[in-house]
Amino acid sequence: MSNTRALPLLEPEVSEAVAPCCPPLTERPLSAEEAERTARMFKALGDPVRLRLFSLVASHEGGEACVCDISDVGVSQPTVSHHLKKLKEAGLLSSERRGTWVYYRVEPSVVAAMGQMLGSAMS
Amino acid sequence: MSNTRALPLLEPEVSEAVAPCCPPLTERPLSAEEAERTARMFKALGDPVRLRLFSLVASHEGGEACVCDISDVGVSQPTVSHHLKKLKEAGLLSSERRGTWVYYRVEPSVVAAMGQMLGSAMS
DNA sequence: CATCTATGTTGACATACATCGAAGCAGCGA
DNA sequence: TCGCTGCTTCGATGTATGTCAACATAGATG
Repeated sequence: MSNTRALPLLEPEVSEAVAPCCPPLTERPLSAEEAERTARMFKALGDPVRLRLFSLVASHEGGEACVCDISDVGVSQPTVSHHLKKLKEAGLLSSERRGTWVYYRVEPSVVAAMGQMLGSAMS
Repeated sequence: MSNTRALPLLEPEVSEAVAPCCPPLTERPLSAEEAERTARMFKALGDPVRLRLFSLVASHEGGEACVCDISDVGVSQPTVSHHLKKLKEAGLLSSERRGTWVYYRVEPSVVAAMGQMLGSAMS
């Protein structure tokens, strides 16, 4: 139902997600659209495997990690690739191919935006 | 999949959700168990309806809201109840019956913990 | 060009989840 | 006591999602 005829899922990495997404959750009720957009980011971290992948990249040296560094999250390689794609689509990670390997890195502004929505949530 | 060699942890279900769950995501890779537990909280906010419900409660006067205050999120009332239950199970909300109405309120420590996992890299 | 390694994509499948209507409970008031 | 209102639970259903094996693609290397 509702909407999303031409949902621009094509290139979210450009800017969209980084932008001033939403106010703190305690400030005012989110609109349907705000919730839709924000939920996509939280949902990306709502899977144990993705959460491990994300923290693996985030905590890796230089804030980036090669896929080859990831091999012990308990799922097959295609599944890893699938989850990394999801994290990228959510705007939380960006990827870059350097020769043979592909490196993923955290998108700090997006993570910070999520933190802001939660961080001042104690009134 | 089985590791769990003599982890000296207490019963997880008793007080699990509120406790200092995990370090910032940038500090070190999360373990499987940490990820499992944390993902449950993020997943709870990974649905647009739940996100609206949560921000509605969080932004409501006094940090709590009656279910009767919620009627315009676009889903039926049983569905609202279902989502509130999910949020409660994730430890993000608590509920209390006062006479005819049931009031939901934000659990600040849990939300703060989530914020710390994301936002400790910035002020 | 042939081939090997590193990632990504596709198709299939089982499970989880969001949603609704209907029924069940709990207070309140007549 | 009866009925009314607010909220939760139940059963059913369609859709989304996580997972894997098999295949496809991109660079490097011989």
